[in-house]
Amino acid sequence: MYDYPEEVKLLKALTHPARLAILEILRGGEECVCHLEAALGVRQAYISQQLMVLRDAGLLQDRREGWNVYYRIIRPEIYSVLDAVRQMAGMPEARLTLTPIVCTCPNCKEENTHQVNIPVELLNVR
Amino acid sequence: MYDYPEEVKLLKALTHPARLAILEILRGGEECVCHLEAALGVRQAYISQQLMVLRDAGLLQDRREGWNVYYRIIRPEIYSVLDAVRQMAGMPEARLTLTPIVCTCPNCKEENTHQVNIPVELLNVR
DNA sequence: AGATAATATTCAAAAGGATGAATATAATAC
DNA sequence: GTATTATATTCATCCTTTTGAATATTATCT
Repeated sequence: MYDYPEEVKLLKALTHPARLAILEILRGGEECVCHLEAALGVRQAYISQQLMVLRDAGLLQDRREGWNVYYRIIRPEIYSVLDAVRQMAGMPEARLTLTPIVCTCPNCKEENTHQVNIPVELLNVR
Repeated sequence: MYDYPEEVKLLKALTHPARLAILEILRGGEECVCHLEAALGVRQAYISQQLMVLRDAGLLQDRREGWNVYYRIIRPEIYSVLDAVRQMAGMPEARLTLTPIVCTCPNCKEENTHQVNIPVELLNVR
């Protein structure tokens, strides 16, 4: 019996809630780890662990810039898989929070330069 | 963090070599368990175990006819997932043995009525 | 250099999935 | 009824994955 090594390896990397969530966030382009941390609300080390799995599966690549490390998708075809899965799972609407996430990375700081009146805690909620 | 319960459930059902092989065989339409057994060359009980997983995931339905139980796909959308996965995994060619599989079910017996000169053992080989 | 910020890795315990072996069920034939 | 054929289920063991906790690394700032 042929044992589909590549397919299984790929599916294994996908079969995990936090990893699915990370991939969904990265649809919008590269993000730093602290951004993922803010968006998912889980420990940083945990996110790094899941990023490692996705990196080892050849789906992500990282890029260091000063203190921050930015991750991005290098196999965009992954989204045809995820779209097909989402289609089957029902609920085809985007379920990502569209709430602007703010973390400490330079990108976020810059984006929010003109919103200093909004308390940071409120930006992460809901 | 949203935990993608449906997506993970579906992906879990797929992430297994024997189950992928079964789904590939069932692309061609419903088959009895003994057919899958002949095609995959593994124990019957093992196949039943994997069929149970696919059934519990809502992908398959069975139909009894005398001694034999025939399984068929009831969520054909699964193949858009599998096609996308196969695409990413490379090797887009069909890798199924196109060798005619012969088992003891009525379907197979009928198909081979006029081939009595060919020893059955040879039909399963290669 | 030391302090701090962001991220990564290692390790161990717990949970979950895979598999073989044995046995159970269901339908048919005699 | 018993025997036989096809398929299903249960159980125990092994193996892998998940997760938390602690620690390490890398870069920047002073």
